[in-house]
This record gives sequence, structure tokens and C-alpha cells, in this order.
Amino acid sequence: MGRPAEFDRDKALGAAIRVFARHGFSAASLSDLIEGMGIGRQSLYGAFGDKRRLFLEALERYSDVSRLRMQAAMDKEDNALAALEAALMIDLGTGADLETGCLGVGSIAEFGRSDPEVNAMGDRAGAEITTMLAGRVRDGMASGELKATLDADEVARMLLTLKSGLKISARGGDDQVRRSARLVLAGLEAE
Amino acid sequence: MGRPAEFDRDKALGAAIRVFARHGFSAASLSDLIEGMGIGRQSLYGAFGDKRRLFLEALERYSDVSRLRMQAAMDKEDNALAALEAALMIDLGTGADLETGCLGVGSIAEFGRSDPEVNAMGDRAGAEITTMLAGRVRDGMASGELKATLDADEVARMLLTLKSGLKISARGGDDQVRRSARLVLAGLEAE
DNA sequence: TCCATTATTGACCTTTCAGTCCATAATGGA
DNA sequence: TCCATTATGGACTGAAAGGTCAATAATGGA
Repeated sequence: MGRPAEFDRDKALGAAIRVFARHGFSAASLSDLIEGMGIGRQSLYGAFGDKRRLFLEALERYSDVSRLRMQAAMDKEDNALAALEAALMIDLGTGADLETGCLGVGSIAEFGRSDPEVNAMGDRAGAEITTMLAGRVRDGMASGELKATLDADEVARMLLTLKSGLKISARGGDDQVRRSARLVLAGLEAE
Repeated sequence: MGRPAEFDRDKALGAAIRVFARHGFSAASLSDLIEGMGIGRQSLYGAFGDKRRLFLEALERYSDVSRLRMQAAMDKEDNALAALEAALMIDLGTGADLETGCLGVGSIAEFGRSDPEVNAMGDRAGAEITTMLAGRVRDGMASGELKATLDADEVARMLLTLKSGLKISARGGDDQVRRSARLVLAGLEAE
């Protein structure tokens, strides 16, 4: 009952993700959000709470969506090395959306460890991604693609760290980040 | 002539670097800066211009200082691999200053490529660092420490990208980033 | 000793911020 | 058809933002 909303909540949240990813939390003003999401001020507050709650919801959805995209990209590949490469390459931006950074990396850069709720989401996302990556690393070690002496969890953490670096460098204008990714992977390959 | 300033300009700039590194540009308020720098509002404007000019000067000095620190850390090491490891490890924070992020990485995360002056400084800093790293990579290839088949400039760019990732991960709470750094370097070593 | 010059202090200005209020509009159920 | 309920739009609010002004204080040179 009650008057139905005139906007699509999911689309609005997606738009909020883009606004926050471009400007960061504190530099994204309510006006930016209202304009970017295409809804009224009161609708925003009614549907999402305040700016901080909107950000947290945006960060959560961003984490989920990008994890699923990474999983899908890896699932397309048969051999482990190709899967890891696909995981590193995804969401690096193709020039067009270069100005829209990564909300995960951006929130770490902006908040560090100062916000418990942001910390919790970041920790969860990091754990999920490293688990995914570690599985494929183990596959590659078993199949002989990767050096047998590696520590799969250590490699997975390193790859997540590398991915953060790739995103930062891409946002900073480096158009060769894919070569960097392949170079690191080459160092993991069995002889 | 004229009344002498009561504060040390260099110290004040150093304090501004810490404030900006902790909060980012837009989240650092004038009040934060005034308090952190220990000077009055009008002194800040008189000595540094406005907030943006202060930030740009802080970023420039940060780039210079951290490049020199990296150079010094590398110069202490004889063999190339140890030098590259030292370059990666420096400024990762030891828990105490974990909350104070990297101003370079932070400015890329916050501004992307949207600000021409920030771009110019970031590009210059990146070029200087990759040049430094590439020299040591070439040394290592010549001495047989590193694989002879590497492209030194490509490796240098990758190491800079990795360093950004290490800083992001460290700021995000990963206390194993040094292992990630060593793991990547191990992949560059000659057999 | 006076003056030009620069620094400091605190009050002040305008704009923008995040957030709220309220009147109006649209719905489903009674 | 009326009502409870929810959404919308616009005006509004207090606080805080970045930045300026003007009065006062401290210096070196004439």
C-alpha cells in the first residue's frame, strides 16, 4: 500500500556506486548523488537513510557484484593460469570508464582502518576473493602449471594486493597494467 | 624586513602532508590543517596560498622526499635484488603510522586523472621512480641475479604498480604485505 | 625614532554542506 | 468514496566549509 516509488531502487544504487567511485565518499555531495541517481532528495533519504548508509549499501553491493564478476570471469577459463589472469584483468577499465575508480580500493584509500563498518566489509570481501584465488592457485599447482613449491594462500593474498595496485596504476594513467599482471603471473609458472 | 614568522615553514608543510595523507584532500578541513600544522588560519593562507596550493606543495614535497628515501634505501644494498626489495618495503608503515596513508596513492585514488596539476606531478614521480628501479633491474640482469629475458622497463613499471598495491593492502590491514613483495621478486630471479 | 613591511589574531563573509519539514500526490484496502 | 500509507518536490535549517578583512604586533632599514 502507499504511493509506489517512481524510481528503480537497484538502478539508483548502481548510479550511487558510480558517483562514489568517481569522487570518493566525502567529496561526493548530496547534489552529486541526487543528480547522478536521478531521484529527489527526499526519495534518497526515504529509500537509503542518510549519506553514510547509502555509501555502505553501495560498498556492499559493489563488493558482491565485483566478486561475482570475477568468479564468472574465472569460470570461463579451463586452465588455472588463464583463470588467474582473467581475475586480474577484470574491472581494470578500458579507458572509457577510467575515471570511475574502484569503490573497494577507494574506500581503503579514504578510510584506512578508521571506520569499523567499512573495515568489516573490506575484510569480508578480501577473504572471499583470496579464497577464490587460492582455489585456482591450488589447481594450477596440482596440474603442474604453477610451481609446486608455492604457498597457495600466500599467492592469493599477493594477487589481491597486485590487483589493488593494478587498479591504482590504471586510474593513474598507466596503460600497460596488463603487461604488469602477466609479468607477475609468469613468475609463478613452473619451468 | 617585516615581522618574522613564528613557525617553521618546513615543519608546517610536513604536518600538512600528514593531515592530507590521513584524510585525503577534500576530507581534510581547514580546521584539521590549522590544528595539525599548529599555525593560524591567516598564516596558512599567507604562507601557502589556499587549500589547493597547500595540497599541491605538500604532494610535491612528499614525492621528492619519498623518492630520496627510496633511493637511499636502495643505495644501502649491494646486490640488485636486495635493493629492489628495500625499495618495495620502504614506507609500508609499521603499524604505528598505519593510519597515515601514502599521499601519492591517495591522490591518485581521490583525483584519478581529473586534475592536470596532480596528473603532472604523479607522472613525473612515476617516471623518476621507474627509472630508478629499472637501473637496478638492469644491474640484476647483468649480474645474473635476475632472469636475462626480462624487459627492465616493464619490470620497473610492474614494481611501481606492486608498490601501490602493497601500500593499499597495508592501509587496509594486511600485515603480510612483505611476504607478497618477496614472492613477486622471487618470480624474477634467475634459476 | 619613525616607517614600510610582514605576521598574527579573531571576527566576519558567502557558499555549500547534510539533513528535515511540510504540503501535495498517488496508491490499495475498506 | 474515503482513508491510511507511502512517495515526491521544494522550501527550509543549523552547522561547517573555504576564504577574507581589519586591527595589532614585531621586525629591519632610514
